[in-house]
Amino acid sequence: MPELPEVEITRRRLEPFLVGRIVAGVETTRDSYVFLTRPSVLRRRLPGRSILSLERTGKYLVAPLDNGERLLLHLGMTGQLFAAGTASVRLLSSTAGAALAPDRQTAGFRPDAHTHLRLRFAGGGPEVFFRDVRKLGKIQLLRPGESSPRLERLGADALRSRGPDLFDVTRGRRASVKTVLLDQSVLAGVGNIYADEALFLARIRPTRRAGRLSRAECRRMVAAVKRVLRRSIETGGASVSDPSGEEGPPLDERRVYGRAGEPCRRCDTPIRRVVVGGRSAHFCPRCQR
DNA sequence: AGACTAACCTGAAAGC
DNA sequence: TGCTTTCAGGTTAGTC
Repeated sequence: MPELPEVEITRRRLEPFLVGRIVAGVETTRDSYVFLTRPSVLRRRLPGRSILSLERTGKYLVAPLDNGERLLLHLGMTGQLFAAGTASVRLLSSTAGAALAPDRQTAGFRPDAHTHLRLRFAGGGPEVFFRDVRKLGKIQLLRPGESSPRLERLGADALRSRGPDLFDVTRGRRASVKTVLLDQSVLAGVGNIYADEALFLARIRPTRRAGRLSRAECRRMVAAVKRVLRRSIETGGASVSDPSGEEGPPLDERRVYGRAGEPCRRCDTPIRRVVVGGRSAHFCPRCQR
């Protein structure tokens, strides 16, 4: 489940394989839910273009091209982006249980039915693949100057800016604080897992009405979000987000997500799971008020 | 406007 | 054993 840290790690790993390279060949699957731009258009327009940079806003990756177009990518739930040479494979996304598993790094990647985009580059070298089993990810090619409602709707990136004043933003809002954290137009990049983890750090119960948070709680909340996200990037992005806990050292830093019934790491009280805004929310009933 | 729900997608896991 | 149901979640669109 890629959230901001996984997307940022993917960005960093992919950057050297994309930036400065000229697209020589494009393969896609047939048109489907992942394509906001028809695959035939991608196959026609991408070859010949060089990639200027790879940027991230929230959970989106944006690659500006030399003709002013922009390639927009979103990993959705199960999306993976990685580069692969001919002999061995380096998985470059930490999502969906694919990345960091050593046995898979050498498995040799063969594009399958879920591999929706394959980019070859001039001069050879590693190719770049976009794979997404559940097709909740997105691929879009924006024309020069074309705006994207998806991008423009986004609020401040959860890591980069000082962010909105959460206290001001939440006044009068009856929705839960958890719902507001997941609202990408308020703060871009936080998903279900890190929202729960940040709420635990801030000691705020996810069901609390956002409009009732004090100034101090809002400050704590924003600080906790940043801390959780930064920490996850430092440790490789997989330890917190992978519910199986099988990947990425340290083994498991999750405090609450996916730990319903297990003892709180602070006070031993069993972690509870409730549904908030249609999403699962995990919290310690004693530590979080 | 804000809040809630359904829909998109598919594989794993639970239920029968 | 094998079939059916449920669940997971990021995001948008539609409804109230």
